[in-house]
Order: sequence, then C-alpha cells, then structure tokens
Amino acid sequence: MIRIKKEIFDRMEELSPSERKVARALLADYPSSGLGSTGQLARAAGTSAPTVLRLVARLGLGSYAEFQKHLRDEIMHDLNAPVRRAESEAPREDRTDVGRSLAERRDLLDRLGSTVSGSEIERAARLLASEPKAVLISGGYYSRFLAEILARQLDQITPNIDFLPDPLGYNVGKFYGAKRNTVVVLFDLRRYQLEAAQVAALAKREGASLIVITDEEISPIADKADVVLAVPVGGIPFDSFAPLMVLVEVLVEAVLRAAGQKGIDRMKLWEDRSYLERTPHPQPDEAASPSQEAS
Amino acid sequence: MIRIKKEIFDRMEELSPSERKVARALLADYPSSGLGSTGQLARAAGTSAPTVLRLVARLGLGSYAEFQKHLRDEIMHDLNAPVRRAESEAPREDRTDVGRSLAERRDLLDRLGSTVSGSEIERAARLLASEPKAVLISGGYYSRFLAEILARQLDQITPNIDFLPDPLGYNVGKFYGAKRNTVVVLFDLRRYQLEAAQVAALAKREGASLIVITDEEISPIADKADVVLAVPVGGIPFDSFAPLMVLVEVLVEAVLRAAGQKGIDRMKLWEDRSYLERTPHPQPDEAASPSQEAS
DNA sequence: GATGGTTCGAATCGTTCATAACAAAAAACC
DNA sequence: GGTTTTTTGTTATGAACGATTCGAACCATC
Repeated sequence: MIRIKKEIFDRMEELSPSERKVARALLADYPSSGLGSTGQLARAAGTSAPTVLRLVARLGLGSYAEFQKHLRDEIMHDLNAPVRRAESEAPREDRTDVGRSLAERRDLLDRLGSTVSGSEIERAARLLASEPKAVLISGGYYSRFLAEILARQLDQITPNIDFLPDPLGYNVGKFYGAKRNTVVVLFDLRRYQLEAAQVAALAKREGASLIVITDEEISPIADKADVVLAVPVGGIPFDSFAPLMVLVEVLVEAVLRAAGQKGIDRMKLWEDRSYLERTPHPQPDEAASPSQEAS
Repeated sequence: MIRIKKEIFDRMEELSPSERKVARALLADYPSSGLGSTGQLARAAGTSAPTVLRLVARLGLGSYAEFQKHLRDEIMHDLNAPVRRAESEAPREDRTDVGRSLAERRDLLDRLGSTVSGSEIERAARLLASEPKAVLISGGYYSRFLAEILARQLDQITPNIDFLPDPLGYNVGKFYGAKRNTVVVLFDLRRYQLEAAQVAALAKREGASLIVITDEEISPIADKADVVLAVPVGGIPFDSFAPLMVLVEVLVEAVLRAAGQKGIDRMKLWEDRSYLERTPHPQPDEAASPSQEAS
C-alpha cells in the first residue's frame, strides 16, 4: 500500500519549488485538502492546478483520480486501524486540568512530526551551516524570544549570527550591508504582523535567502520563503510555543550536524571562554548579541 | 460538529427505500464512498444520482459539497484524535537524525508528567493567583528567556508581575520593597549559577515565597523553596527547553484557572489595549516589561 | 379502478473539472 | 552572455459534475 504522506515526505527533496508549495499545503491540512479538486488545492497552495497534477505525476500516480483513490485508501486504513477503534470508542479517561494541558501539548508535538518534514529542516540547516556572510534572525512580540534562543544557540555553532530585535528600526542597516550570501530567519506566527511582511520583502529584494518559521495555517509571507517550517500551535485555549521550541532545538542540532567538525570546534572554543568569563563576576547582563555561558 | 455517520444511523427510519440503499452503501464503505461523486455513490448503491442528493438534503445539508465538507471534517477530527501514538501514521521507524531529535523530546515530555505532579503546579498557581503585592521572576543565561515568557503571560492574567533581568544588580531594590506577600519565581537549571543561590537566600530572608523551576537533579537552592517544579531536560547531546516551555505554559493556564473571572477580565482589558496600540505604528519595540500584542 | 400522494430515475442545463498543449519565465549551464 | 533546460502559469477542450425538472411508476385508500 502506497502511503501518500510518507511518499511526499520522502520525496520532498526532488520537488520543484512550486510543487513543494503544493506538498506543504497538502500536509498542512492533511488529508482533507487532497480530497477536493485540483483547483481548490492549487488555490490553497498559491499555485495553479497543473502544478498539482505535476506533483501527483511525480509521485508516480497517473492521474489525480488515482491520487485521491490512494488517499482514500489511506484514510480507510487509518480509520479502521484496530488500535484506533478501541481507543476512540472508549471514553477518554478523564484527567485533571493540568494533565489535560499537558496531554494537549504532547499531541501537538506528535503532530509536529507530520507537519514539518525532516528534509525541510535539513535544507534549512544546510543553508545555515554554509557559513553565510550573515544570518539575521528576527521574530514577533512573543516569538522574538524563540528567535533569540535560536540566535544564541546558533551562535555557538557558526559565526555571523545576528539577532535583530527591531529589524525595521535601528537594525535595518544589516539588510543593506551584506547583499548576497545572507540568510534571514523570520518567525511569523498567528496574528501575522505586517512588519514581518516588510522584512521579508526587504530581505528578498536584497537577494537574501529566507527561512520562515510559522504556524500551520501558514503566514502570508511564506510565498517568498526559500524554506518554510510550519509548526502546529493548537490554540485551545491558547497557542502553545512548545512545538516551536522543539523545532528550534531540532534545527540547531541539524545545523550542528551539517556544520560538522567546524561547529564542534567552535562550540569548544565557546566553552573555554565561558569558564574564563564566568568566575570573576557572574553574568553582568548583555545586549542583543549572544555571548557567554549556559543555564 | 455534525457526525454524518451518527446522523444516518439515527434517521435511517425516515428514509425512503432508495435513500436507504444509498445510506447502506455509504456506511458499507465509510467514509470513502462519500468522497467521490454523486454518480459513483449512486452506482455503488444501485440507484441514481438524484437519490443521493435527496438523501443529503434530508440530512439537512444544502448541497453535496456541504455534505462532503462535513465528511472531511469528521475524517480530520478522527484522524487527528489524540490517540495517534502507537499508530502507523508518521514515519516511525525511519529514524532519521531529525526524527530522532524529535522523538527524544517527545519522550522528555512524556516524562514531564511524572517528574512534576499536578498538585505542585496547582500549588504554584494558587500562590501566583493570590494577587501578591509583587511577583518577581528571574532566570539564568538561557532560562531567562523562559522566565521572560512566563512574566509576559502572567502579566496578562494578574497584576504586579516583574521580570528581573539582573536580580542582584539594579533590580535588587525590588526585593527590599514589598516584604511579605511577595512571590519569587526562579529558574535555575543545570550548571546552577551561584547567583541564583544568592537571590534565593535574599528572597527567603525578606520573607517572600519561593517557587523554583529546575531540572531533574534539582538545584541546590530547592531546599529553600516553597514549591519546586522539576522538569526533565535530557542532555543528549544537549539539554532541551521543550519540557520547560511546556511547564511554563501549563503553569500559566493553571494560574488563569485559579484566578478565575478576575484573570479573564484582565486578559480582556489587555486585548482591548493591544488593539488600540497596534493600529498606529506597528510595534516600536519595547523594554523588559510586557506590553502589547501577540505573535 | 380511479385518486392523491410519494418515490424515483431519465433527461437536461450550466458549471466545474482534469488534463494536454503551449508559451512565458526562470535557472542552470557552458 | 548567450543558450539550453527546467519550471510554471495560461489557455483550450471535452468529459464529468451537481443540481433541477418532469413524467412515469408505485402504493395506498376509497
């Protein structure tokens, strides 16, 4: 039995950019978005119907009808899985409030595995580990914290990392400095900020590569992005940052792998320095750019 | 949410003979047979397309498209049900590097449920929701970010929240200000900083309640704490903040519940203000203390 | 065996569909 | 820098679609 989802995951690499957009749209609302017409899926992905068909063809399916047939088989199979039967018909064990909050976030994390494909993370990691002239990282009101954590951790692996607290304000010069060979990482979550769109436009205009980290219903700026990493955020009653946090960490580890020995060397350097600096007076606070120790 | 399957079961009686044939065909190969065209379903049922449409109309749906929409919602709901653990869905065994990083964090989260008890979180939440004169929140080099996220979110629920970037420096006055009825939240993770011990000692000397958030092998300052929330951090090859992030979110939700209507009112106030402030100029950046919108 | 009320499918209409062919645009290559 | 190759949206077309209409078939009751 062909598993469409797995197939898409595995072959994400060999897809063309527009085909990837379709793949992302499909995974973001899987499998529902694949059950409509080619036009609907194309619209959701921001491309055209023929592109959808080209994706289908690349998966080895001869027609859209065949694609949908496989999809439906997959649904039938998953829905009738014996495990599911037992659990879905038995009433969910009632839990405490805390237990429920916790379980909900664990579920989000499970879903993270299927909304963002490993190869996309790898692609982002390769971009970041290629020692670009500059890596600019920025985020929104809350996501800026995640952005900053990413910046600090990346800084330990590879040079030229910059966290921009105010990308359109006093930080704007960074974009004009290094033209090519710049990578911009942008966090843009629900309640998408117009600012993010401006930053994205600016980045692309200057020829930078753009990595966008967004939630499932995918930020409007995702079109412009070279890599889109979509995470589930839940939203009942609040959005959760847990999957985002995990994505950041997974990405960092992937970058470390991609950077190889260079990254390890830099990290060691880091540790030495940190010990030297820590003993005198513990942590005199610091500005935007990352510096010393851990915890 | 309308459950097509249940609806059909319940109303089987009031259907006409041909409609019943359609219903049977649908249930026999559910939900797959409903995802095709009216003609296909009609053929499977041995009737005609109009009969299918009449059945749909009798279920109270205005069109076949609407019928399929409900079907797909149902599929989405069932497929994303929080059961999907032991099941085939995701690339389980393919053990890529990314997959492994991810799985490891999910395991950490599973462990979180057993390292920190719900009642401890509730106790911390009650403390924080009791409207103390001051709530002082601080953290280490990395954990400060989590501390700040906690501060911002708590600030939306209950007043008098303060994030202290430098608790022993220029922020130290906060500890001397309000004597009793102060709650101090301290993040202290592996490579425990001596600073944290000093802050803890100071806090207790001034009679404040102390909540310590630490990792499993428990910070030396935990002795002094009124509530200790211990999270697993993993540490292979790096510590993960994901469980910490989750703990923060779960704690915030618990505080919201404990604060009751007051908390909700304050949150609403917040939203209103945020909309007022957001429209003029989008986020001119800000200092440490929490202010307006989201994302 | 006529009557009124359902039930049902053939025929039909306008729309949307999947798909192939094509051309513009972008990327990659030498 | 120019040329191939790839990518991608537009257009065209015939088939299939959902939905409606309408008359035939059926069933009960008198």
